[in-house]
Amino acid sequence: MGRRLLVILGPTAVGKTDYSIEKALEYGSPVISCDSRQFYREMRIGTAVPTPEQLARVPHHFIQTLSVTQNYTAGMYEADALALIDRLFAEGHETLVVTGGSMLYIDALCYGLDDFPEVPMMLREHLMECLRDEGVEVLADQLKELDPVTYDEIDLSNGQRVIRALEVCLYTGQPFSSFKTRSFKDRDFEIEKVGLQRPREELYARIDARVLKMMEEGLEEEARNLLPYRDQPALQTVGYRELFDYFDGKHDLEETVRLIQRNTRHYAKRQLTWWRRDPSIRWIDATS
RNA sequence: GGUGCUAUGGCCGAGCGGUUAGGCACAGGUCUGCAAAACCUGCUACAGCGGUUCGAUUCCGCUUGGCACCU
Repeated sequence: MGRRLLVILGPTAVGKTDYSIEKALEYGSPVISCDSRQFYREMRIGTAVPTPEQLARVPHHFIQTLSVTQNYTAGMYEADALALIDRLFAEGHETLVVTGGSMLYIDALCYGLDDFPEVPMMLREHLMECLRDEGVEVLADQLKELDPVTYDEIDLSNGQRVIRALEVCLYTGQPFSSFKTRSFKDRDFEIEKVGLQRPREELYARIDARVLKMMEEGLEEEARNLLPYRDQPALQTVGYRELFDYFDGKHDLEETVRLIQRNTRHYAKRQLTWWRRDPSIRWIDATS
């Protein structure tokens, strides 16, 4: 018997939730979510978490399990998801349904991340200060010293990337690049990826409509309650950031909604760009 | 019918006799622990036709469209 992971992916608002529930029912599987923002229980409306009715139809994992105050990463997800999957297979499931739109998290689960040592938060914070005070160039120069390979590879104007590489170099005393094996990890199950697709125009129309719906459901209130946590990584999320700006008086509500819609469209586009290079995805029309 | 103003890329919007305004929107891309993040690239237009000029999007004329006012 072949153990199989059915990974349902697709851009935001394409219709993954309903489709994945149908598939889960078909295979008697729970839905294993792979959505880096639906983890957080305080972010219900803005992340389009499945409704109570949907959640009642099939058990879901990794939905609303964390608080925005908690730190969570793709690496932790890889470990947690694999542990769960192993357990479920051991219980006798043959096909498990995974669904979500978080590209890096999906890849972490399917292909695995290399084993980087955990770097203390303090170090990263220090580097972020340097970035802010002195600019990327200074950090990039430092990286050139410690890890010329990575220096040549990454986008040096991307501060986040430079910091990531640098923090590993500084903490371990070894080049960041030395940890990268570039090899896929073996998984003891088959992986089948299905991508849900819609015409771009239709997808964008759905996004625009969903943002309006979120506003009706009280996204503004939800965001207001999270204002104290606005600096948390979890809150660096489309919908919340624009509302935080609105609370700051940066623009009016109409403009805020427009920006949320636009930034959500941008996000969807980035998702599509990411998956375009993955030949293992079988794309199907979400409208059918 | 007359007079005046105006006409810039998908949209908004500066500008000048001789390198690309800019913004928005859109498109393409990068990606190994903040990833709904962060970052990169593309999108050269000046209504049409003449004229002046070494050279016109920028000056002049006419035509066409828009706006305003007048009779």
